[in-house]
Amino acid sequence: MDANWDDLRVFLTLAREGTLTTAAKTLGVSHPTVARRVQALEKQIGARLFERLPDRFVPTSAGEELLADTEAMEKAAHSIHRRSAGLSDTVSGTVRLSAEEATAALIARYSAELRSKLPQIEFEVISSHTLANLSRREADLLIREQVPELGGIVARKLGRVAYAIYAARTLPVKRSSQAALAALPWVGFDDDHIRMPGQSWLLEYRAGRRPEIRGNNWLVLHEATRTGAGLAVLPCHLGDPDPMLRRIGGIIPDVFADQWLLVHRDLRALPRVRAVMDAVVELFQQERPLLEGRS
Amino acid sequence: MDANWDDLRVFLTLAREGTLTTAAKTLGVSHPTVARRVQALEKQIGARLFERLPDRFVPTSAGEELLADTEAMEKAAHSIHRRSAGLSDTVSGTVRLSAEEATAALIARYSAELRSKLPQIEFEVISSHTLANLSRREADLLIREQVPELGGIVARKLGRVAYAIYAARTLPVKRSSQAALAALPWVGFDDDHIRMPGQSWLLEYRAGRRPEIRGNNWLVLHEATRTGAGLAVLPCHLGDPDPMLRRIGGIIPDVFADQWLLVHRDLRALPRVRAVMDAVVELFQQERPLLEGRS
DNA sequence: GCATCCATGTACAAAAGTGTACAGCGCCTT
DNA sequence: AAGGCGCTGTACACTTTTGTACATGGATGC
Repeated sequence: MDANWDDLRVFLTLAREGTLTTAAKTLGVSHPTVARRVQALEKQIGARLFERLPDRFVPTSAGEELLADTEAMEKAAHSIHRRSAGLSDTVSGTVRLSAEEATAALIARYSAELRSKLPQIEFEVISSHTLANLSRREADLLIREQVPELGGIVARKLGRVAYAIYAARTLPVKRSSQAALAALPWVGFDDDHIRMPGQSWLLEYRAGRRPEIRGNNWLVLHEATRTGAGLAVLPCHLGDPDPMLRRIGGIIPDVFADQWLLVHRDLRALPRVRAVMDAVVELFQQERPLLEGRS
Repeated sequence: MDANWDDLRVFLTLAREGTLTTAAKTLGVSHPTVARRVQALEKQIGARLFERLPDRFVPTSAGEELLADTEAMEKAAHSIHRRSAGLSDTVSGTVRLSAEEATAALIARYSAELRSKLPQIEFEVISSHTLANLSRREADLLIREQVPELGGIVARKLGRVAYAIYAARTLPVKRSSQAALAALPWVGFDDDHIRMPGQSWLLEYRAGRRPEIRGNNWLVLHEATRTGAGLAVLPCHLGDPDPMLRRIGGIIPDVFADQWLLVHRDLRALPRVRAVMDAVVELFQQERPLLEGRS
């Protein structure tokens, strides 16, 4: 007959902690319970797993031998635990949302408002230039510019983000010709992020000249621009609310980013995921003018 | 809080068996217990893991999702179970002994006698041309011709196996010159097993001519020889007791195989391993004349 | 149609496990 | 030296889990 799997969990904790009292605290049981369950396991296995010293328990060589497999069980149990967090069908729990950096900043700006609407939900915003994987539960919800071809993904259109040229109000920029503007110093993404919105547009605008100040995220670009390092193409929802920035010209018609909310079909029915989806959709409706540069 | 690991074991069995009653039988508990423990797990996880039909349980998609990790836990638990069989410090249990084929046959010949001496022990004889690995618990005991350099291995000398030329009694062989004998048909190992005892000796004896009948184990060689296919170099303990065989000449002084009993130091203290060791040592003492070709 | 078998579900008594409180030992600090 | 702290071990009362017996429903065979 197999050993009680749960007693193996106790064994592993005691081997790690070294004393009954600390292991009991970690496991949330009493210390005699730890002792008894280890004793039951020793009886089941037929070997002594610990030497009992006056002030601690030390694994025997037999005990040492079982550790690796028990740790493998723990690893799998942790995976189950993580997955089960996504299976819970209550309103409470964590919802993890992954979005491109500027959009993540927008969501984060309203996270207090989301939290007051959905107080039982813990909310995690992951900003990333790379695609989180819904199938692998790296995130519960994604906001992306395109709908992936993968089966099982459900998409809702949130709206469109517009972009414009921005400069610090303290930077002396005259409304002049394209050539004159292009000759000024600029702030943009580095070569590795040339595919970010507006960067290929800027390269063409400046006849192939790269921005003088380059960074790898919107925060860097935003900070450099608002402190006068140069001009930059920024999303309107980032530039317009900042009193230190002003637009140079109107929105750029050729530079935009559609926003789609993606969810795995299996998760859509979960109350907490649906609640967050609805709240995000409502937020984007409410902020539509800001997103489109019409505020 | 983590799920009860042992409830995951119940979940896995029910998912496999499909009904409470068969799962209960497999687990050795009552069917209401299976139902209750799965229910407790569902409460812990926060999701329904089974659809309950009138005649069976069917995993939900949530349940399906947890199966792979639970199977990983099972695999690790089985490994623990196998290892624990080697840790048990009682006299009862299985002892696995690995030996070269002819020696394994000798041991097997006396396994009934060993069993009557050690009735609580289950005895496994593994015959193999390759080295079982003591460190990896592929065997508890090894009989080999050499003592490996590895640390942690304890060796006891069992004795020496002698070899001689044998032919079927029905085969007309005269006691004649080496050249005349060499010209007769022979039975031996194939090229892949040239390192087996006596094979290089035979190749030299026949001036480089390979045996006409070739096999890859002693059983083949023994059977072919005793039924008249040709002459063969066989261990004396295999050839002498067979009434259908006779020796051609005496033992071959240059062909022999020392026998060492090897055990990992950690296992030597186990009562059942020690019991089998002692019994094997005694057997080899008792059978020494047969082994050395002096019976 | 009736009897039988097999399934899940339920309730109660019995068995097993757990927590609480205390004892004994060793170590450290005042 | 005395007191405090932390450890393991033990015993008893309490709590939880389990097995047994029964009920209900559905399917199958005669």
